[in-house]
Amino acid sequence: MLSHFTVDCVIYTFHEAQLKILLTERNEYPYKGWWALPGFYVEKDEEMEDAVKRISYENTGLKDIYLEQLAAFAGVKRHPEGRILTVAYVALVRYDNVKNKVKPVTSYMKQAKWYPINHLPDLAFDHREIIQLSVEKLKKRLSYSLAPFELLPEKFTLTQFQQVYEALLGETLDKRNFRKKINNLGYLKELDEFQTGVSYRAARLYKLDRRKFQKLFE
Amino acid sequence: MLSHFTVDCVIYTFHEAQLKILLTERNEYPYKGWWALPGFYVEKDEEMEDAVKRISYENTGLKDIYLEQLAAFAGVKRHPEGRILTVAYVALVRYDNVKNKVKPVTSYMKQAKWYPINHLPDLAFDHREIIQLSVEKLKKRLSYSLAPFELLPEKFTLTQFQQVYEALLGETLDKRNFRKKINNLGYLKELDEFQTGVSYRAARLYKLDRRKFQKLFE
DNA sequence: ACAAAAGTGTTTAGTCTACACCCATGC
DNA sequence: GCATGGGTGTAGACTAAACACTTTTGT
Repeated sequence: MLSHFTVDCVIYTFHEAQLKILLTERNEYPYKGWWALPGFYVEKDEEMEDAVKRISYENTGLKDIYLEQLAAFAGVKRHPEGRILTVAYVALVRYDNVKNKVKPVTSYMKQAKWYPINHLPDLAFDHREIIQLSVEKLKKRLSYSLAPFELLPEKFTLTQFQQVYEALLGETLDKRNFRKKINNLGYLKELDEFQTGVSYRAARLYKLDRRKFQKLFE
Repeated sequence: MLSHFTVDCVIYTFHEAQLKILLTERNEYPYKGWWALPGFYVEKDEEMEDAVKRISYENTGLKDIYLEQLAAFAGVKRHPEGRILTVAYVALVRYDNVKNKVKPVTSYMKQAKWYPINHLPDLAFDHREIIQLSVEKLKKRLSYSLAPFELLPEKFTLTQFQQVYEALLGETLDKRNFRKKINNLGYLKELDEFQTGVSYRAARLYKLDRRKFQKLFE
C-alpha cells in the first residue's frame, strides 16, 4: 500500500509594503466556501516537488519559482474524512510577475486572492498553523538566503528592501543603519536608474549581485 | 483513502568526543542486512509524534526525549515497493542514559549500534540523505537551542561542551574565546563539583541554568 | 511653497579574534 | 618529575546602535 498525500503551498509576495499570501476559496467539500492554501493530492508517480510546481503554476501562472519544503502535517483529525498527510511548501514570487495572472484555475476553487499576513481570514484545515510556522521560518532565513530578492522586483529601491525586512520582523528599522549594513554585505549592485511615476524625489534602483552573494556563502 | 506512511528517527548522542547516530541492522526485506535509521509505519490512528516516541523508546529505552521534525521524504523511487513517504525526526539523547539499553527490540532488526557521524556504513533507502540534512540543521540550531544540553550529561565540563560544538561544526575552536563567549551568554551555572576518575587535573562541572536560558529567548 | 520620501556620518559601546603560558593532578 | 588536559587576559579590529537634518521632485 503506497502513500497517498497532499501538498499545500504557502505562496508569498510583497506588495504595497506588505507581505501577502495567496489563498483560494474552496468550492468543494470539505470546507466549501472557506479560504485555504492552494494544495492538492500528489499523483501516484509524481515527485512531490513537481506537484508543488504544478499547483503553484496553476495558481500564479509562474514556473521556476523559489520553493522550499516547510514540514509535514499529519494530525489524525486535520481532515474530516480521516488522516490525510500534507507536506507544506513555501514559495516566493514577485508581485509584478503575477499580478494579473492569479485566478481560479479549476472548479475546485471559486477565486484566489492575496491576503496580508497580518489580516488573514478564517482558514480551512490546519492551514493557520502551517502559515504560522512558515512565517517563523522565513524570518530566520531572511538574512542568509535569497528570500528577499525572490519577493522584490528585479530592480528595487533600498526602501522596498527595508520594507521586506520590516514586514517579516514585525518592527521598524533605522534607515541609516540598515543602509550601512547592506552596504557592508556588498551584494547589492547600485544602478544608474531611478524610480518613475512618483510625486517625490525618485529613489535609486538596486539589484542583487549574484556573484558576490554566492561568494559570501561559498 | 487515508495516508499510509512511515517515520524515521535520526537519534544523536555524544560519546568519546564524537557525535554518533543510532543505526539498526535490518532483518527483513527490503534492504535485509543493511544498516538503516530506526523507523516504522505510523498506525492508522496514531499521531506521528507518538509514533516517533514509540520507535525511539523501543530503540533507546528512553521516554521524553528532545524530538523535532526534520522533513518529509517522498521520492517515487525511494522504496523498492513503490512510493512510501517518510517523515524524518531528529532526537537527541544523553549517552549515559542510554548506554546499556540499546538493543534490537523486534525481529525486524538484528542489532542496533552507534556510529560516529563521520564513519557511517552504507545505508538503506535514502537514509544517507536524511542524515546529511539533519546534520546541517542541527549545526544551525546549535547556538540558539537547547540541543547541546540534550546531548551532554546533566553535569559536564567546558571541554565537553566545546567538543559538541567542534563535532558539529567540523572545526576546532579556540579554548579561551569559546569560554569567554559562553561566559557572556551567562546560562551556564558553575558547580562546586569536579570530574572524577581522570589522571590529570580534574575539570570543574557546569550545568545549564534553564531560567536564564529561557529569559534570553523570551 | 509645501508635501513626501531620499539620502547621508559620527560617536560610543559591545563583540570577535588572535595568541602562549602556568597550574593541578595522577601515575 | 612528567604527561595530560585545565584554566586564564589583553590589545586591535570589527560590528551594532543611537541619533536629525538637508536634498530632490511633483503638484
